[in-house]
Amino acid sequence: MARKRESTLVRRRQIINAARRLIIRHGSEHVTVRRIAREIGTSEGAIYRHFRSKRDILSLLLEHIEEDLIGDIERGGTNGGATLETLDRTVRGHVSAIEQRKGISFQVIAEVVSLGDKKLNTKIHDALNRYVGRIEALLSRGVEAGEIRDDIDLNAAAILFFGMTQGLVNIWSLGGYRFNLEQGYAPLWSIFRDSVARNRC
Amino acid sequence: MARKRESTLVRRRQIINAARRLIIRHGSEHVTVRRIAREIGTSEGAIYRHFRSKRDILSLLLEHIEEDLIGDIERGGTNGGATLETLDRTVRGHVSAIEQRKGISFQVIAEVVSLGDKKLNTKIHDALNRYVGRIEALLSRGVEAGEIRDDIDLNAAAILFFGMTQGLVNIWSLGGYRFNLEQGYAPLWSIFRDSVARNRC
DNA sequence: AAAGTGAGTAAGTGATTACTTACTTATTCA
DNA sequence: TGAATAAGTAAGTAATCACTTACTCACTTT
Repeated sequence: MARKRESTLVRRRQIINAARRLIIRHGSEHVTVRRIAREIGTSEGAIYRHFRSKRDILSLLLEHIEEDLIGDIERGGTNGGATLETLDRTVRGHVSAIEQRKGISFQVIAEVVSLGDKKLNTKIHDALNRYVGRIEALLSRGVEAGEIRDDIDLNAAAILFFGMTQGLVNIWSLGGYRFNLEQGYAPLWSIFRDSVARNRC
Repeated sequence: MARKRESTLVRRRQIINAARRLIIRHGSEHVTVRRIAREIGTSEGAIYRHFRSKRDILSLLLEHIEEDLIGDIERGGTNGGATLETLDRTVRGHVSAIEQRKGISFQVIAEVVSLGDKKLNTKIHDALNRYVGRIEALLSRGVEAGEIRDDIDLNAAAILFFGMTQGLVNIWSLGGYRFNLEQGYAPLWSIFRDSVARNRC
């Protein structure tokens, strides 16, 4: 007997959110179509009413995660100039959002990479480049505001920022989320902040 | 008909090297016992003469990778004091070794994490902490030599270094190794170096 | 020379995978 | 009202997974 119908859009969201939760809980190797179906209380076949393949599910999930990451950064940044203080605030908000999501974004990226699917890999590569690009743009506004050094390679600084964040989140999640991410992040951020800030001498 | 016999030690090394290669080529999801056997031209059952389980294979592989990473750092560091110049040289050697290994170390770590095996996860966590600890020790010698700031959180700096390296390697491998890692690393390193160096003002 | 052993093989095991098929039900709308 | 359709189900499919079994061979030891 068929249950009450659910709209396609809602279902698609439920499905990728289930995939997201499963990746966090068990790692990508354990994300199966059957488990996704169980997670939202439906059958395997029903999943295929909403997605053509498992790859399509992960592909949409990646898009949502990119929106999350970039959304964090855009939210904090006032469209005007970026002083070091607004940069501080943006990054704090970003890390806090990552902590609330339990590092989901970076984990999912790592997990999806491990599937070895070429199309998904280039999709991640592009998304990562856009993310780094946004950070670079943020720093660039800081340069215009005169609060960030203009003799620094902004792309390198943005990649450094990305790596710093991803690295700490990795250690944090590997260790079972046992320390407070924001607190653990503070000393890293202060080193980074000092290295790009203009008024150092 | 049984082939000519191979010694256990040699076989174990062949097996983990095959696993390493397969992870690089296809991602961890595609590392199967059958594929490992094919890779070294033997049968699936033969693998189980040398390892009790697939997990044991990956576990030994992780040990070798930790040796690689820490070996890089120990090699460069003269047992005496560490000036910024010796630090430069050590890091350059480290990155060059990573490049020659095609980023294998960081990739394998990410892939094995994605398996979601708890025992392997804590093993990686411990190995990563030891690696970061070695970097911290290296920086600490720089402080003693008076070339690195003594008002800096060395653990944070070490984690920052790890994240920076891992992040760039990830982007590098996701993009299909299309740029020169050492060259891409230089501007990141110069930002990091400046931020921990003493003579900044 | 006989017995033992370590490394190998081929052919399984049941479990699980992504995905399909044939069919049913609930809702919408002409 | 009744046909069309979107969303669901149960039960399949062939392929693949880690791992096992029964057996063979080459070599060493006694």
